[in-house]
Amino acid sequence: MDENSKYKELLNREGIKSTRHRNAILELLEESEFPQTAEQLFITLREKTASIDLSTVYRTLDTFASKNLVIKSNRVDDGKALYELNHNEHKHHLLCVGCHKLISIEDCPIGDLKQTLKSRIDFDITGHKLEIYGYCHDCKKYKLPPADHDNL
Amino acid sequence: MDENSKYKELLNREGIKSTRHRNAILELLEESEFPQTAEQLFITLREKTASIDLSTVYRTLDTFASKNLVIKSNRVDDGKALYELNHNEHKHHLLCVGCHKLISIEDCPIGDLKQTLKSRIDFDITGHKLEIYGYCHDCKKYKLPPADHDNL
DNA sequence: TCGCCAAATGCAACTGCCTTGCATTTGCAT
DNA sequence: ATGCAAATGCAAGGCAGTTGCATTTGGCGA
Repeated sequence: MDENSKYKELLNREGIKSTRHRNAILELLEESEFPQTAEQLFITLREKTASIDLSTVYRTLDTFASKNLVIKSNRVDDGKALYELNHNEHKHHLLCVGCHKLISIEDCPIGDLKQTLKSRIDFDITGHKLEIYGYCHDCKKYKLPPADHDNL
Repeated sequence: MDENSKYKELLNREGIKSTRHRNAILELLEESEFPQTAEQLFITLREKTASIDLSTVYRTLDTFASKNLVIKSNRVDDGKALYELNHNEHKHHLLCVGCHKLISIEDCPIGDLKQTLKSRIDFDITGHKLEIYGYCHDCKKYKLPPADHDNL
């Protein structure tokens, strides 16, 4: 019990027990560059560590989400739940509709809008989610008609 | 058969038959200010017109989506599918996390980013989706901790 | 106007993602 | 070490959405 206690403090701070599975899930999320589905995490966990039940994965992720350790969202194209570690940083992604690659960007165009909306219609923004679709460098040459999520 | 043929031309143009249900669904979508779930549409259709099966609603909406007559998306908080008429206009919404009210806005902050990304990382944006959360005027006074979808 | 046929629909069963109930196991405070 | 609440496994269940198939219907050609 040494690897396992890697996140012990963190978990104790949130008032929840440090367990083998919770540690493994946190570790996996830390290694993940992008939000993962519960299924993806489940499969990887089964491969690399001892057995775990899918319901445990869901329950653990929900627990983490309720403690704000992870951010839960829903994939825009199929609605599947996605989980990622909450780094308290702000980031958006570009999704290539050709190859489904994700590209992280630091840009965030919401800043100005925040003030505008506050003064114009008295709305306090607390968060937002931006999904950008398009074609990456490699896929531009094969350019197929896009899935048409929205018009620009 | 007069009301029913309201969208006949439109449907024929897309190479699909004009039917009672398809007309009813198009009419309903036209009356809707915001994206609707299939369930919401189904219930309203059952109330106001003759019986229709839920599978027909889904099939019809999918057909319309494949013809680009409607835009299908997934609600960010619960992943349910949402359908709206494709007006070929561009619009975003503010979602109040207090009362779940939607407020339409014309603002779109993506314009500048489009050029930036094209030149900087050779990515061609074809579409995007922006969800903004916060508190509306009425809910600010009761301000509860937000559902925490993202950090701003 | 009639009859035909592919397309559309209703119905019921089914799938996939996720949740829940309950019995068992495990972390951890004492 | 030990006891208890929290965590987990397992199996069943729930809900959104899909599919197979028999029946009905729109619309075209005769």
